[in-house]
Amino acid sequence: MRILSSDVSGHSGKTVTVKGWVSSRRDHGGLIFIDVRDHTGITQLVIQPETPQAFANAEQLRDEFVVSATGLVTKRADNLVNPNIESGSVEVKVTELTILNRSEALPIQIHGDAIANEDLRLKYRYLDLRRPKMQETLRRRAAYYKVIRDYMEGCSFVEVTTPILANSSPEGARDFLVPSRVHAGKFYALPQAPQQFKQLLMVGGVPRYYQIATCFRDEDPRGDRLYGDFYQLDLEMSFVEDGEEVRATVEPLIKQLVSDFAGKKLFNADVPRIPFVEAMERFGTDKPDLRFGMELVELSEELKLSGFGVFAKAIADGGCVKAICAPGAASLSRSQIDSFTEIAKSEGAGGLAYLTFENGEVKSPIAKFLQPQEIEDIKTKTGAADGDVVFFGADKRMVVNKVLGRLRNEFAEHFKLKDPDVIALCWIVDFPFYELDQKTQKLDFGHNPFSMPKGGLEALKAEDKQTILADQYDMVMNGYEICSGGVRNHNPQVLYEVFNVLGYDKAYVDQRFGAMISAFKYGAPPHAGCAYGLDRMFMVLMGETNIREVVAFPKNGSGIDAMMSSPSLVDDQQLKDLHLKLVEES
RNA sequence: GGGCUCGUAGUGAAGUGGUUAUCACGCCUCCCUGUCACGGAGGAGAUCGCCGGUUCAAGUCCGGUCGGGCCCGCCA
Repeated sequence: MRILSSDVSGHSGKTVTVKGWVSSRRDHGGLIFIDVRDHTGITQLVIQPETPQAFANAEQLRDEFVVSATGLVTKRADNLVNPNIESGSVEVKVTELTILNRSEALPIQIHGDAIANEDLRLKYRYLDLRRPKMQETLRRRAAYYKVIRDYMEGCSFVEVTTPILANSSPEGARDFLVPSRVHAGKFYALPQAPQQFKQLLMVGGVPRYYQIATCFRDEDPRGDRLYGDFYQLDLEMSFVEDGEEVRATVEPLIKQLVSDFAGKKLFNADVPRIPFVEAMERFGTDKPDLRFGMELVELSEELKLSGFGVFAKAIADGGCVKAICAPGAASLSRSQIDSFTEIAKSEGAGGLAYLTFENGEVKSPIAKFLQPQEIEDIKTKTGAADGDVVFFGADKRMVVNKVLGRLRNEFAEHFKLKDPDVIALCWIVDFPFYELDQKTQKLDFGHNPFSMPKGGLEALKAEDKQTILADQYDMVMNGYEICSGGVRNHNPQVLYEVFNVLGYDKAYVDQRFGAMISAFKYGAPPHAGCAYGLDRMFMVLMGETNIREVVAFPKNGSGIDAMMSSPSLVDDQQLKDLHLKLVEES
């Protein structure tokens, strides 16, 4: 009977067959031990000269040979038990050993501490996946999907798959285009998200839709962002006019994933809803990590007349002065502070002013410019204690928030304030509908144009368009944006007006979003939904910081699949069939 | 597109401008009946990513280039 490694110890006294890869061979000359590994663990085989055929085969074995071994499961003597492996109390006395396949010497090591570079691991991913940690990840991911599906089905969501061959969308990320053979000169595009399809499902009378959807974006990757394709839990609910209904529907699933699935501690049982503006002011980012404090503190009022020109000028110019207090940062060396200064500069700061509170004294290059009362105010408002350092940002409000937000994160990293066993969730709500493009200084959509402006048609008449809020919400997990959603704009009149504010006429909207706009003319129910980035959320739940660690076959940072060598050239006939010609770039 | 950073036997690492480039794992040969990442003896394996420069002398310094990683831009 063939059994898995994890079952061997339960078959003591029986004859069994185990199959797997040779993990280790210990040849004592007249006695050979083989560690055979399958996805459940390791079993020790013992091969003795009394079984000459098996012994002869065992002598040939090398790492990663594929074997089938039959023998008697035998209890080990007490002093021979190996507590490091699950089957360590027994071993298999082999009577029959078959070499199912051989292996050349490996290009990367599978067991041991020396894990190869990522590019080699990706090139030989099929070997890398044999490592127990990767095996565990794949299985955990399958379990994760099951929890999600069970929950969604339990909430009466219906899974509908939407087309992979879709249309290029004018807004958003770069598309992957697929040339049409039948229709010369025309192209499909791989969907960046099933956004339009799911909204059309609402019009189509599916009240609760969900899908574990493959999404495609041709944008440069990051540590938390895959190149090419990735997976979303996409969902939409009709007859919903309040985003809170969506948030309340999915929140229990995420909490369940945090506690039951990942076994992590939930930082806040009540997931806070934080308006975008508040998040920017308190944390300097719209994806705050709530596991630690160090919130940004406004000091503009206290320092508007400061003798330190940088502060006074920033405020006089319509900017602000804010600070964060880094607990225990007095221990930072000069060069460490310099490297934080570099980070601040990279985010647009002119420099990084700071006050060190140490041994009852204030030490700082700028202390001589500050009045005792100002220092007292800074201490009070930031709550700085002995041993702390207060860092300042003085500039335009946006720059200050960005700089201090980044520093807050860097300090938390440096002082190890990010508890890996804790997951902090929050919803960011009330995003601005329109934002000023920093480069062109022109008004543009803040997030996506399909969400409902809060207050509807009336709100769009606002004098200052930047005050208009979108009924849009993101969920943030430990500083990562894991979900984005909104109450959709299902009213053609409002949709036209949303674009009209930016100067786009009706024809423009009709041309680009024709299917959706005409569908909305035939009784579209109000609807709302959201989409979770499943790869990224899984990464955070697993405590990883590199998203490729949780994906079986990811592309590298250049969008290359090193294992399959894709993308690759195609032959001329294929191009011809697709009515394509390669052009030399000038 | 931009910034930072890394590139040394199959793998992971060490390597003050100065002898024949070091170590561990892996690989090959031999020995070994209780090991468990077995042990012992021996051996092979590197144009130090590539090109150029400085120097009496370059793995080491400089310039360029290619490749990986992180970040910015980008990701409605």
